[in-house]
Amino acid sequence: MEVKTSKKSAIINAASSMFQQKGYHETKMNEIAQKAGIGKGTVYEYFSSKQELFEEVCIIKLNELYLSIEEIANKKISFKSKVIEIFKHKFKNMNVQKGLAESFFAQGDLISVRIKKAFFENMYKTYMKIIYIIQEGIDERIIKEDINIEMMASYIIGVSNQYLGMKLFYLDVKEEDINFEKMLDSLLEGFGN
Amino acid sequence: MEVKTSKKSAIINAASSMFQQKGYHETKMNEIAQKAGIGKGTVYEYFSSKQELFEEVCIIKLNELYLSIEEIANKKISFKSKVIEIFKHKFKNMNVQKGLAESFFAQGDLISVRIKKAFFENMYKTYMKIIYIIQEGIDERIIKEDINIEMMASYIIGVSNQYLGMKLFYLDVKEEDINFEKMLDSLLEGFGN
Amino acid sequence: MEVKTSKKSAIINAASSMFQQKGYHETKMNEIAQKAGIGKGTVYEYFSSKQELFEEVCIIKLNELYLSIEEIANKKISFKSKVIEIFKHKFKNMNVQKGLAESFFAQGDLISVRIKKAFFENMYKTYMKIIYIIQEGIDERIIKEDINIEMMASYIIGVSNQYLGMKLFYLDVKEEDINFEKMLDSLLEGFGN
Amino acid sequence: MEVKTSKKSAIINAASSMFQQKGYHETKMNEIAQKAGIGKGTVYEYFSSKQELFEEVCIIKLNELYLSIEEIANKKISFKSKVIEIFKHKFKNMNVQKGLAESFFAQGDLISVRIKKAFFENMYKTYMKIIYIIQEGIDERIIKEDINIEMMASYIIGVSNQYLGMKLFYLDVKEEDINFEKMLDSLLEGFGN
DNA sequence: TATGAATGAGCATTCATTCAT
DNA sequence: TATGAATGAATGCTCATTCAT
Repeated sequence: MEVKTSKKSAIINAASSMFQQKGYHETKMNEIAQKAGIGKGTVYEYFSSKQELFEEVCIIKLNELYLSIEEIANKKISFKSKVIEIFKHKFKNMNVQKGLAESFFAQGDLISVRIKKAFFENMYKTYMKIIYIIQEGIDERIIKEDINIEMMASYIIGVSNQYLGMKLFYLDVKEEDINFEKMLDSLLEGFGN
Repeated sequence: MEVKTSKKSAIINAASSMFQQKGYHETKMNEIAQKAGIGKGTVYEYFSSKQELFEEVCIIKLNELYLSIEEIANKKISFKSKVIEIFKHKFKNMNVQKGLAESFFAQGDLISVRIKKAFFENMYKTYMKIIYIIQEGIDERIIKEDINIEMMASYIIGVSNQYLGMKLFYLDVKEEDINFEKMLDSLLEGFGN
Repeated sequence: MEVKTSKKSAIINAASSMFQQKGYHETKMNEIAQKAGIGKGTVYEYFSSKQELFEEVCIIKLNELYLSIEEIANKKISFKSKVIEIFKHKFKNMNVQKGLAESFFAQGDLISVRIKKAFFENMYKTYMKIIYIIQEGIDERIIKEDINIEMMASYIIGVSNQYLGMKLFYLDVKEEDINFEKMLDSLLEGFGN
Repeated sequence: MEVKTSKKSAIINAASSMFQQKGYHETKMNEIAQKAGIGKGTVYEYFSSKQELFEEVCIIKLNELYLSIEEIANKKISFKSKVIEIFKHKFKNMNVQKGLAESFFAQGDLISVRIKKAFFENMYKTYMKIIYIIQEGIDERIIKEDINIEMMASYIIGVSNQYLGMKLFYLDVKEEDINFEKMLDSLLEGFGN
């Protein structure tokens, strides 16, 4: 059984990496097979079509992203540490997100109802976890009680995407050169006088 | 000459709209020509390839997005009004951005050096304009003097992408139901105690 | 317009000949294209799929077969001459029939409702014409009045298929060596004492 | 040895039934194995290829058809009863014949020399038996002495194929509603005045 | 300049066959 | 002997691009 499992995950890993690198359309089934070290036909033993393989990969990656956030939420650490960990996680997984983003932004038939649902659910569950973390921040008296929590959750995700994305993709900055604490503090203290 | 110009822009409009709707690969040259009301061969009189047409469209759209921001920056209105206008503009143009995003996130040969450069330049120029606006905010004593301006610029873009994107794509909220002022105030006052 | 027409009929001719020679599955789309002297893609300008091309060919051939029978029925010649002409026509077109037979006998999805209907209609119309000819035979007092006309029509077709098919496919006999008159006389006089 | 024999015949039965139902190309080795209740690889222990299995099945079916005719020929019954039994047998086995017909009419590489030979031999042997029956008819003074026996044999087969095929495939008539005696009588008495 | 008929490279997918177990 | 996972040759079909008119 290990053999079968390992072959399926070899395909998923290969596909995941290729889709991320080149997107859905530019990735060819035999490239995936080659990368997985198997024959082209074998891919179809495990996935009925390119589309299905793609969906599987998306759903797995989305779930992995969520699970990391959940894990952070469950840690026995302070509110600020959790948000900083989220920032760091976002930075580390920027490329995965980027790969997923293409399919999310693709508006053709590419993005099936099934994937749309997965995106939505992932987004929802992730928001819930971040809201939970913010609640803890309120309990810790770090966060004001009367804020719009949904908005703050959105801001945490938004600034990490934009600020960290810019750092990574345009400025090619390394993790150790980013001041994650300052990122959060700015959100807490605000920019206004 | 007017004829030529109008035919070229008919192609660009058609292509722009199709690429936005269905993405690069799902849009067929055929469809573009039809939508532009011309023959398939004629497209090639104006653009040497699908890729080139796509790049042209991206560059034009990116520039349009920038010009809107520039226009807002040049208005004789307060700092807060400018940021709120930026938010509104982002909300209105979310679909254009979404269309562009697919190509930005696509990492294959699809995104040529030329587009990458255009993305980068647009991002840079837009940042500069927003930084300029923030400077005005500092002058108006709305914004603290010692903030990281680049970070704040990034946050303005990031929160609008995330928060407004969520409102539009997931919650299907209308413009009049969004409290843009509150969005900015949260950024100014911060969420912390 | 002649050009277009001639290209479509070139495809039909090529396809017809190939399907007849090798059957549906053994005939490849690019063989058809090659035989028609055109590119593979061009076939798809005229027919949306192999299946559609096949159906078109079947329907055309079925109709041609019927039209020949109709033509014979309309001639100003005697009953016996008409039946003999039918025999001769059957003999000459044995290969066309044979080609069609494969698809008729194929019981998979190959034979669409559309073709089934065409087969049925052709069969029906052909029977009607033969019954009309037999009626003339009755008027000419060649045929008994009280026979089962439907049965006789069936016999005319059946004996030509079997007897002539045997002559052609197994014994490789030429047309001039077949006694068509005797064929009909046997049917008229009967084999019994 | 019984085990082996039973497995081989399970394959043949499954294959026979599938080929008849869906034709050669639409029948997958997979399906045959499944229907036979064995593994896909096992089929290849008994038959070296799909083509060989198909040929085997054809030959067996052809032989079965012949044996039934032979059995009828050997019965101690009258000429007329024998011919009527042949008609009935043909009617009952129309579907088997139809299945075989597809491969007979297919003219590609599908129909190997080996099958062609089998078809020919079957046809020849069947004709011989029918001729033998007709001889008995002559002896019984039911049939004229000077007829073309080969032609009459051909007619018996031809009318049963056509008339009974029409009854079965187009009109969906049941056996009890067919007047087999009248069929023969028409052949004996003739349709002419 | 404008066209669209013609093209064929390119790709997803199927399935008969093999072979390690 | 029996198996079914693995394979890749083979094929229908698409669509960007060309070019004769």
